[in-house]
Amino acid sequence: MEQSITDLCKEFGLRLTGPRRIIMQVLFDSSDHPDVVELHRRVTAIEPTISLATVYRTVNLLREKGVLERHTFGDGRARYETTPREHHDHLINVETGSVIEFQSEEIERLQEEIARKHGFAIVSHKLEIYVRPLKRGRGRT
Amino acid sequence: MEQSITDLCKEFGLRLTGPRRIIMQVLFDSSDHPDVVELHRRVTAIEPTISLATVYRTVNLLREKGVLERHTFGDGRARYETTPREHHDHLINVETGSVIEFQSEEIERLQEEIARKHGFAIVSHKLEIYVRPLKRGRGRT
DNA sequence: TCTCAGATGCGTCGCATTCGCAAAAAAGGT
DNA sequence: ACCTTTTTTGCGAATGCGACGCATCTGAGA
Repeated sequence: MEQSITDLCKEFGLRLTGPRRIIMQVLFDSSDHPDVVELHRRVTAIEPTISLATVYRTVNLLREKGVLERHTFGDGRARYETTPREHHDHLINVETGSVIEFQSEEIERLQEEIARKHGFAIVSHKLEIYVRPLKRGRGRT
Repeated sequence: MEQSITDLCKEFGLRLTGPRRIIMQVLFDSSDHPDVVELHRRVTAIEPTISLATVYRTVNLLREKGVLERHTFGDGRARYETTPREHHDHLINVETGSVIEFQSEEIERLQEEIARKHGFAIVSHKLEIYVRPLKRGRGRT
């Protein structure tokens, strides 16, 4: 993991600095979809002097390089995850805010088809399904 | 149309005020997906004294009531459309920012299936396909 | 070790949106 | 129409997220 951080920086011509190492470490250790403030919390737990601005700059850099993906899940602020090797979309539990990943070849295929029918090629896409548990204690609207 | 605005206000217990009437008029007359500033432009073309805050308050109110839908299409600001009677999703042309609506029963069905498999019921969902025009050797551009 | 482009921290700025408050205006009863 | 009550409005200030400018610091190659 240390090694891959070193390699990534080398590959993209980025300096392997202290803050950057820690931020990347935190990113790669996170399996959820933290926002920048949460990342900053995790980072400053390790090294308290790292500024929020640096976290912003780092996630932007890594996103440009394709290392991270950014999502927005309705709540206005951006959340990040390391780019998965297989594309997936998200189920968002509206009661807890937790995110579940899923894949559907079929939906992907249909999207392609729709875009093509309209004379377009897909650049990217975003499918978010906001859900609530199926239990009997159904909530109000 | 005047009538339906009156009815809507009555139905939701909202006062039918001057600004509100004009803002709703503009909303119902818009077939695109304007953002709040654009709405304010259209509204103040009719009645220049209406403030931006009132437009914000009105769209929020109407969204809570289910009269409007809000979208975010990546660019940071919210855009609105009157709730369509038939649900549709969006193709966003990344080169022009223009939005095309589409429907796919099939995708809807697959989403239901996925949610159910994970033990959830769908509250809402959002599918945005970011596209660019297909280049072709000849024919229209 | 020296050098210097790249990186950082801090403070500030910008944009979209929300809030607080006093004044204005709508619905309801008389 | 007039008063009363409650909602709405306009204004300006405040928020929140994110980006930026700049002086300072630092990693890594010579």
